[in-house]
Amino acid sequence: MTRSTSTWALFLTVHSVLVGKMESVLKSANLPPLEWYDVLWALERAPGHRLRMHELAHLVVLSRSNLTRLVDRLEDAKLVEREPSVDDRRGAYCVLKPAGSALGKKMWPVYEKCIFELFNEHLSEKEDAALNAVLRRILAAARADKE
Amino acid sequence: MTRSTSTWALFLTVHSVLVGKMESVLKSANLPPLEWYDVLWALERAPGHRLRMHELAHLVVLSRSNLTRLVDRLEDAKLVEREPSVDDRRGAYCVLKPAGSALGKKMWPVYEKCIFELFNEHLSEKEDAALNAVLRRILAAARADKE
DNA sequence: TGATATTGGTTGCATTTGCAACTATCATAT
DNA sequence: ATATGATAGTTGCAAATGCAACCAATATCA
Repeated sequence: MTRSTSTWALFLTVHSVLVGKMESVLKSANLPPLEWYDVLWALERAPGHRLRMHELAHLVVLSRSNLTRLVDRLEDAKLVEREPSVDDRRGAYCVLKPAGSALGKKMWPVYEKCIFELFNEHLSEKEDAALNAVLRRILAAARADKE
Repeated sequence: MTRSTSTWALFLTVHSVLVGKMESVLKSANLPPLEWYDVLWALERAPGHRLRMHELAHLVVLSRSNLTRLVDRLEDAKLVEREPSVDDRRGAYCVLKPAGSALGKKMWPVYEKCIFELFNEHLSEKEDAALNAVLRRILAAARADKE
């Protein structure tokens, strides 16, 4: 709890504070929350702008049931569409609609500005690279560990 | 959105995955969630094992109203107690009870093990120090910015 | 083939959250 | 003193979450 874990505590605090600020910036720009962007962006990158629900859940790190509701909301907002899968009739695809793509593009500059001002601006190139490497390693280990 | 922000994305993912894992370890050890620990630990360190509600809220990075409910639950669980402030009659102290202190001590080894296995173990001394410095800088900047 | 276990996804319910509104006290300044 | 504004904390209500239960559909394997 002395030095050995204080970095973790700091990590948690930085996360809360930064995410909190970003959410409030998005909100005051009349834009939806961060996780909407995550989904839109994941779909934007995906081949055919479509992903199976469980792939999407994994990418945005959300529980299945949570993703179900989130996609419900996105579908209500006409940003995405569910499409039953033909090869596996249990499954469904979540596919990005043009309006969803447009919203993503509208959110991005605002979000990017936040990321820059709150995060990147305070890192040198070297530090960014080092941090990236460390986080990658941590994530890989966590996911290797009986996911 | 290429390399320049991918570290931030990684940061978010690492946070979700690690916190998710830690919560599930705590749960399967029949222990309460992380934020309970945060509060108990903040009070443990505080002079007289007591803090004003708003100080506590700031330390654990929670909105006021959220902290109110969280303290409600902790009080129900007999872990803390509210005590009206004499010098400022609007305010209240949250004070740690022995049972709360005991629970904190019981949670700590479990939590510490998680932190070590998921986080610290994958960092060299140097990297930990560097990360610590970077996070500190980011947090300071975020808090300076019209808190 | 038929029994059993897995996987994909949704749903019900209880808990938690976020926000705005509200009460009460304190601070400041005429 | 009195109005004005800020601060401390709580509460009501709508929305989001976590979890376990649930319904398929698919895999596995005797």
